Formats: sequence, C-alpha cells, structure tokens
Amino acid sequence: IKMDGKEEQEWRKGPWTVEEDKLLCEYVKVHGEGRWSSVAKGSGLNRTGKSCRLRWVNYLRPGLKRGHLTPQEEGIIIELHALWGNKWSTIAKYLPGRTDNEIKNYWRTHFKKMKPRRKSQIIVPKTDNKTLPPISRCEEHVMELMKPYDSDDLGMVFTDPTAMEDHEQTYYLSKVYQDLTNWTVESVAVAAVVAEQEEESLWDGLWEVPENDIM
DNA sequence: AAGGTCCCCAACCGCTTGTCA
DNA sequence: CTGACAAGCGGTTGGGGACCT
Repeated sequence: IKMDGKEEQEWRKGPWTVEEDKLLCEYVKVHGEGRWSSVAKGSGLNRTGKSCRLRWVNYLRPGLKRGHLTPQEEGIIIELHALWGNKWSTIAKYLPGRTDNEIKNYWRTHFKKMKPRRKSQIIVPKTDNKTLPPISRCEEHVMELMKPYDSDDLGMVFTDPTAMEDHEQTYYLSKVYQDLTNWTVESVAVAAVVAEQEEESLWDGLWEVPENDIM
C-alpha cells in the first residue's frame, strides 16, 4: 500500500469472482456504461476502471455469444483480416456478440504462428468445381486479387505462406479455408469489392451491421 | 500415477485517441 | 492551443486445463 512514503491505491487484480461480477452488473444497471473510472467509488469494487470496462465488454455485457465461432464467423474474420489487418475492434463490429479479444485470440491460435513448411506440403485439396456457385458479380476484382492462386485453380502447389506479408498470407489462407468450410466464391467477391471501394455505405446489406456497439 | 509440455483465453499493460476545460 | 484525464485498442502474459510420455 505504501511505497517510498507515497500513498497508493492497491487495486485488485486477476480473475473476477462471482461477487465482483454481481457488483459490476448492478453498477452498470444503475449508472449505465461509461465513466469507468468512477466505478470503484460507486460500486464497492476495488478494481481499476480499465479492469471493470474490460470485464464488462468481454464477459458481462448482455448479448455476448459463448462457445466456438461458427464456420461463417471464421470466414468473416479471415475476409476482414485480409482487408484490414489486426483491426480487431473494427472486425468485431461485424460479428455481433463477439468481442475483439475473442477474435484476436482466435486469430493468434489458428493462424498467427504458422510454422514454415515445405512447398510440397502446401497443397490445396482438389474440389469439384461444379459445387462452387457462379461468381455473379465483380469477377474481375476477385480474379485480380486471387491472381497468384487461381491459375489452374485448386489442386495446385502454392508459394510458401510464411514468406508472404501478413495480408497476402491471409488471402492465401482464405482461399484454402474456402474449401474447408464451404464458403461461397461470392462472399470472397463481396470482400474484394469492399476492399476496392472502401465506402462505408457499401456495407449496407452485405453483412448485418450492428446499430451501435452495445448489443 | 505423476511429471512435463503445450495450448487456450481471460486479463493485464502500454500506448493512442478522444474529450473537455 | 494545450494539458489532463478517460476511454479504447492491440500486443502480451500467465494460470490452469488438456494432453503426452
């Protein structure tokens, strides 16, 4: 509590208890979100505002989804990461009920630590092209973005992803992932168009965009 | 069974951005 | 404009459970 004569508040750290969660929920119910720095005074919690905000946003906030990400959600993460890089909070806005922390953790766990592999190991499984839906829009954009990958289409040996830039790597992964999770070529096309235009208004109707950050 | 290693994720830290007097 | 403070963001850590050996 005391160091070199200076008084300092000793904040609680580490995992939250059920009691603390209750206190925080009560506080937010009464006072609403925000003004986190005053939570300690008003709620009886001995936590920093930062800690309270994080606990609320990542765990207590209503509307949060639990459990594994769906293949669709995974697909969206890969698409958007390819467009924006590590903009976790921006990406999270397009995944209702998921937090930036969750998405960040997912990304790190599944993609960030790619170990170098030999070229011969990096082979995309052959798929039946008939099962893929037609590219109904913006074919040119997709083909441009996919240039390194689309030559004789699937089944080819690609370059080593570990030698790529992050965003290139993401697109490589998205292409591979497409086969594994059944995403449509069209969803990739949409991502490509958005990357091209970078117009906020274009988002309408492409994905469900939350009205605000509170779900 | 037990000791070691790996992996996931909740929570932390430092930095940046926003706001307001 | 500027300084102080709050909020937000992204990188990192470490506790603990799962999985070897």
